[in-house]
Order: sequence, then structure tokens, then C-alpha cells
Amino acid sequence: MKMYRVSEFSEMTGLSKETLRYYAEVKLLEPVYIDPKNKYRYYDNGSYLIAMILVSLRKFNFTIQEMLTVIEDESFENLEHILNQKKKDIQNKIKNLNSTIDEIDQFLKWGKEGDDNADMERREDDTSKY
Amino acid sequence: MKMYRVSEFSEMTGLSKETLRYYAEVKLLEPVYIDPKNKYRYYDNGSYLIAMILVSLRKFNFTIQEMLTVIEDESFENLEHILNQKKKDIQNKIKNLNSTIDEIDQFLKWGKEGDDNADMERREDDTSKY
DNA sequence: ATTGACCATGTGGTGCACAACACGGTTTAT
DNA sequence: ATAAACCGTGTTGTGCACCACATGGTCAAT
Repeated sequence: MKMYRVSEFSEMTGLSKETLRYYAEVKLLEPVYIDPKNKYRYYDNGSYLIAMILVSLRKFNFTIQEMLTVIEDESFENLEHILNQKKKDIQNKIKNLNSTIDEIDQFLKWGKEGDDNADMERREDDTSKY
Repeated sequence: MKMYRVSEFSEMTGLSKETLRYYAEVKLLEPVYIDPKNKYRYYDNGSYLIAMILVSLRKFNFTIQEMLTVIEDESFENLEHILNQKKKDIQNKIKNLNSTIDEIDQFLKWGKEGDDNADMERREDDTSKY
């Protein structure tokens, strides 16, 4: 089976050498073989498959921790479930962003109803609380 | 005019003492008076008004830099424009998140069309490029 | 006068996911 | 044989927006 050194593997996968090194460090994608003399690290086609999955997960905004949970489950049995969960997270984020837009609109509307109001409300607050 | 020390002002605004200190450091909200003997820092009702705006902007996911551009423009003439720009940014984010959801769906669909395909495609890649 | 609550400054740490060195050994091609 | 290209380890840095001390001075009430 063909083996690849970091540079080649980096070009194949689109992951930088530093990223590969980092992924090895955090046990996300370890080389399949390390030459005892050189300490050169080698990857193979199995590594490539996993790397491709990692590249996808990265696009999906997975954190390293989340990618780890995916990879640790070698059978990828839960991958579908995890991806669906991720979708829900993203949909939640979208909801929050929409709320933020609403709040901005509120803020803008509030500002247009005459700037005096702001000052008045502030003074009310002062007397009632301080 | 009433003056507030950090603790009180912190409770009024909901901004922690450390945050207030930080905001002073980056010139976002500086105390109106500093006792030369004590170095105690004092805020007033004008500070409070600005603090309230900052609290809002923070909810809107403004960065410190963005808040600075708002505050530096003392007349708040551009506030509306900036907020509208921010809305566009958020809408863009939402678009990207929706794209991500689409990509996840693609990935899921791709996985369901038989896992053999993945292996075949990989081997094609191998022969054509390496 | 003593206690407890308050204040300031300075420094270091946090999380995330790498990037960017510097240094020295190794391999490959000529 | 020599130079270019490659490899490893170790360390530090990045950006953001603070948080968390430790230390030492100060204020308010008793």
C-alpha cells in the first residue's frame, strides 16, 4: 500500500503540514507509520479517507472536539445522528441571528420616535433606582 | 451631578468592573473624573447613557472596534447606517449557515447512496493524481 | 483603632485552531 | 560531494474580549 509523506499528503488533502501535525497531536488523525530512524511520518489511503471526512466536517463548522467524537466512533454509526444534531445547532444559530435582527430593528425604531424619549427614560430610571 | 464609583456603576449597567476597566483602557468608555489622590474612577449619567448603548451594541454582536466607530462619532449621525450595515452582515451570515445546512444534507445523501461509492471515488482519485 | 468593604495596578490566563519561526538532521538529485 | 529540498521538535504568537488573581492602598462604620 502506497505511503505518503507529509508534504505530499498535505497537497492531496488540502490540509497544511502544521494542521496535520496538530491533528496528530490531538489524536484526530495520526500517521499510520513513523520511521524509527527518521521520525518521518507516513500516511496511507485510509488516512486520506479520514482526512476527506475531516475536511468536510471542518466546512460544517465542527470544532476539533466534535470531530474527535466522530472519529472515535470508528464505525461512523453515529455520524448521521451527529450531523443532524449539528443541523439543529445551526438552525438555532439562525434563529438567534434573526432575533438579533429584530432587536436591531427595535432599536432603530426606538431611535426614530424622537430622541427626547431616551433622555426621559433615563431620568426615570435614575429617580426610581438611584 | 451624581457620580458613581465602579461597583455601583457596574450594577447599574450590568457591565462587570473588569469590563469597565477594559472599556476605559480601549477608550470606549472612560470615567468622567478620576480622583488624583485615590485614582478612584467616577462615572456619571452621561456615562450611563453611553453604557446602555454599548450594552445594546454588544447584544448585536458588535466588536470593540465597531463599537469604537460608533462612539467616536459623537453625534451618532452614522449609527443608523452602521446598524443597517450590521443587519446586512448578519443576513449574510444566515445565508452562509443555510449553505452549510445544504452541504450537510448533500453529505448525508451522498452517504446513503451506498458506502461503496466513497471507496470507488477515492480510488479514482488515487490513480488519476498519484 | 480596627474591621470589612471598597479601590487601583499589574500580570497572567482563557479558548480555539492553527501559523510562524528557529534549529538541526535527512534525503534526493545532480 | 554538494546543494536543494525535505523532515522533525520545540517554542512562541495570533485575535478577541474579557476574567482572575495578587498586592497594596483607601474608605466607612463602629
